[in-house]
Amino acid sequence: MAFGKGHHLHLIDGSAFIFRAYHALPPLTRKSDGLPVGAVSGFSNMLYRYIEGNTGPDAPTHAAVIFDYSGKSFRNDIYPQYKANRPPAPEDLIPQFPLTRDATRAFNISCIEVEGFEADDIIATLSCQARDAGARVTIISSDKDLMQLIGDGVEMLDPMKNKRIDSDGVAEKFGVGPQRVVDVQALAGDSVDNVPGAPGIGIKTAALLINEYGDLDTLLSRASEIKQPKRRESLINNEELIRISRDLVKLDCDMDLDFTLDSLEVKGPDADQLVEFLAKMEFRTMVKRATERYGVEAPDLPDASASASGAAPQTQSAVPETKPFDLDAYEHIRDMGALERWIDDIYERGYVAVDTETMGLDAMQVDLVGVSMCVEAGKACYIPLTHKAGDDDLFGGDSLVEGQLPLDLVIDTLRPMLQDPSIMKIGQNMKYDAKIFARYDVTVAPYDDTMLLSYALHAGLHNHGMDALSERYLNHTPIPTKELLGSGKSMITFDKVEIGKAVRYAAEDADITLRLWQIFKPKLHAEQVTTVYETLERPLSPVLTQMERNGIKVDRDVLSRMSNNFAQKMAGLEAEIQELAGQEFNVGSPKQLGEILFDKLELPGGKKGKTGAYATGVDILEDLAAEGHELPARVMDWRQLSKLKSTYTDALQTFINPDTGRVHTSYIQTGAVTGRMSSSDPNLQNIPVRSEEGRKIRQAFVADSGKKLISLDYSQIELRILAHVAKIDSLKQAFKDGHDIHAMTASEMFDVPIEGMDPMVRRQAKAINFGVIYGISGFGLARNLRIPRKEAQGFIDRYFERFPGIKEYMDETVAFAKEHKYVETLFGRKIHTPEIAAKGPQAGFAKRAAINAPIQGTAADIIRRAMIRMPDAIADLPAKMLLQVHDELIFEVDGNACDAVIEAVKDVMENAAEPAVHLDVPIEVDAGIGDNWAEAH
DNA sequence: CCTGTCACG
DNA sequence: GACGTACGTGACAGGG
Repeated sequence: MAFGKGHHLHLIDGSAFIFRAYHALPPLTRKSDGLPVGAVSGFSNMLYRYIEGNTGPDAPTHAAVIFDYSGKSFRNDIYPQYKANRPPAPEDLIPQFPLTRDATRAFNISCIEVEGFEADDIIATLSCQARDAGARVTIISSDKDLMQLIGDGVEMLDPMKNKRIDSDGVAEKFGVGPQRVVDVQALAGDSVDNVPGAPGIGIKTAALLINEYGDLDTLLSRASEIKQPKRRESLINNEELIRISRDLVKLDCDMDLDFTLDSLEVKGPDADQLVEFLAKMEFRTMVKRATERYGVEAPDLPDASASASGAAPQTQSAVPETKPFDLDAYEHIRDMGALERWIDDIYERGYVAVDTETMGLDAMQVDLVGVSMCVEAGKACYIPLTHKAGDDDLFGGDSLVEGQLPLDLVIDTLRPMLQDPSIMKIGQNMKYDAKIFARYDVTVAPYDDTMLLSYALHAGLHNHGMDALSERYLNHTPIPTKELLGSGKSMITFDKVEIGKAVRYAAEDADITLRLWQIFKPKLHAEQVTTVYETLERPLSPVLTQMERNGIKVDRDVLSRMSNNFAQKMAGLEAEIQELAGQEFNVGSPKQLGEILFDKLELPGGKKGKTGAYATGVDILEDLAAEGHELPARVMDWRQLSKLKSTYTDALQTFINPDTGRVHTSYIQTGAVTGRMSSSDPNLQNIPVRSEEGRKIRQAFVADSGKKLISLDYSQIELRILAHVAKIDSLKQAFKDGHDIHAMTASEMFDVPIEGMDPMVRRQAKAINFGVIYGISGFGLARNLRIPRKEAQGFIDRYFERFPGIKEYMDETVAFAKEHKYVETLFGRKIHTPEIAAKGPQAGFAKRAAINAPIQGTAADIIRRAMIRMPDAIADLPAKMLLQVHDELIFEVDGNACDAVIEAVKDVMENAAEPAVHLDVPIEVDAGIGDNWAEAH
């Protein structure tokens, strides 16, 4: 029978249940692995009681639990600040959200969430549909926003007070009937959801006004008739805001849903499924209750009495590293039967550690040699695929070794598992493996990465390479790569490794990875960095994978012409320099140069470093050149050209991928402790721009034919963050007014008007502004500005006098670091500062690093958030994201779509901090378009 | 493999 | 009173 008259639909507000469960219960964790499950437990309990309590004639025939989809809803498009002052969900609640969905399904109740919509809208749509079909509806929630739906057979049930609410109940609460609830809410606003409303008007006044004028539109059109001046002004001055508020509180009854009300029919729990879920969560009481109630067999649960009865605690899963490594126990997979058994096992467990072995380190070029997997500590395997004998046959190719499955067959067999959303893949630096697999048409997802886990947990404490992590956390030294492949000229590729050795090495890596995961994953909650890992690290990795695969086109001819040009100029300079020196020597050797300058020519200022060599850095050469010495000036010219040639125009050519004609850098997500990334092979984050000569190198980075490069960069983002975190009103105001921030600083400090300011004065203020971000010192500023140290210190003193908040911020940050041994960004990223308590010169370093890290790190977090949202934002546009340079993103775009892309990207970048963090300063992004990077920047 | 130098934000 | 200092990176050449 189709849904309609005589049916009774229950719509349960799931999110309300979760938060109530979370706050009502003490923090509870799953015994076996420490996963927080308190809210899941409370939620499950509520569902259990709900089901048990709903028997008899009034029982629902149809039911659904509705959840909020995480992230923004369409309301944020209407009003960006909507719900902006909501604090983020508690750290230990976040991992429980998906589990509450699992719980709902385990109870065999429909579980509904829709991206871009709030639970309230889904409830509204379903309740309208059911009402129109002639059925009864009960909304189980205590959220007053849902009261507008009441009437015509729709009621609410407040689960807290167990009280039914009908039209009379609504009138009691809002002073108007359900049809006018939206009008009252639009006027009164809501501080919890950040709905603005009309200032000075609350629910009581709003109801009074609506009752007098009939509805909101009439009220607004006749606002001038209101006698009380305050009310009248508030309504007239905020008409637009009130209308926006109405759009915000009005629920959407016309959503397109891809299921029918029929599908929500109540079927009653499937006992086996329910008990299995409860057992997995280790909810002993509920398992007992459910098994007894439904008469099914209880599954095995980890022994709970062990620690309670005083016996030795079980260490098996809590401390997996205590299980010794046995390299000979690893399995060599040589037939399909074994492979199928492994895949079955993986499906049963729901996760697997994976590692690839390849011909080299360039993931865009090298071929796969084998794959290793691990499902529990000590249980690992290796699937060799293309190991070769090294016995050149007549055709110059090596023959495949025995005991290997065909590569295509293995890939096709693994692909469904590697792509299965229900199987968690675990890797160490999985971006590399994902890139390898991508070349075989496998999109690995979802995945956890032990390197990223360690980074979220331990930034500042140590590096996150697998060997180091294994030593530190597993007390185990892995087989060194050198031992397997050798090094230097005689190094072999992995396909030449004898299979027996390869099994031990490769499977060991997967084993280590799995064990690290078992330690790190639960540690996220303990260290309060789950959100950092889940929102800033894990989702970024696939984005980087795609960017690296995109690559950027580089014009070899442009580079090679520049190289020749540089070579000629350098030869000329070299001759000139040796003429001046009166002898031949290697200009590129700082040691030889120092001897020429200070021993032979006896120039002043020779200082020897700890190695006994003269220092010949650019600052020293500059001093000498300033005194009129020709040779050091020419050496400076030579060095600039040498740098440009060797590092850029020569080296970049070798990175052009022969298959794609493009350069594919590799981003190291864990590259900088602050949260910044680094780029390598080649480093595309340090392509010259400051000097005229060097900037030309950017002309070699070009758009493909018919396309353009566009570059968007954050304008002074670190200074804006400083203004926000240090709460400097004058700086904030200057940014809001769009003033020249360095000129404003100069004006404050030196009491000079901004109009007609001496550029030198502005330059000094700019240097101070940057110095502040770096944890300023008189010496550093003096060196940068080339002024006496006393004078620099005077500037700093004056600066702190004018901006006392900055000094306060710096002192507070250092104090925080000393107390906690870490500092954190606005998004909760922790940067550990173990050196902060040190005595001696390191102390100064640590202090400045601690001051800088939250600022640099917050900026890094913001652009990460933008990058994570970018694939969705440009999904329907002909654009590809290619590069990130700390505060800049570079895209390649079809020529006619540049404006549309800029608009979309700008929007994402400028709002990237929201809704997690709302800055008191505007974030601004500048954009440029060109056929090459020099033009676009 | 380490150091000095220099390219970037 | 002396000492040594801007923050964060990666690549290259020279030299042991």
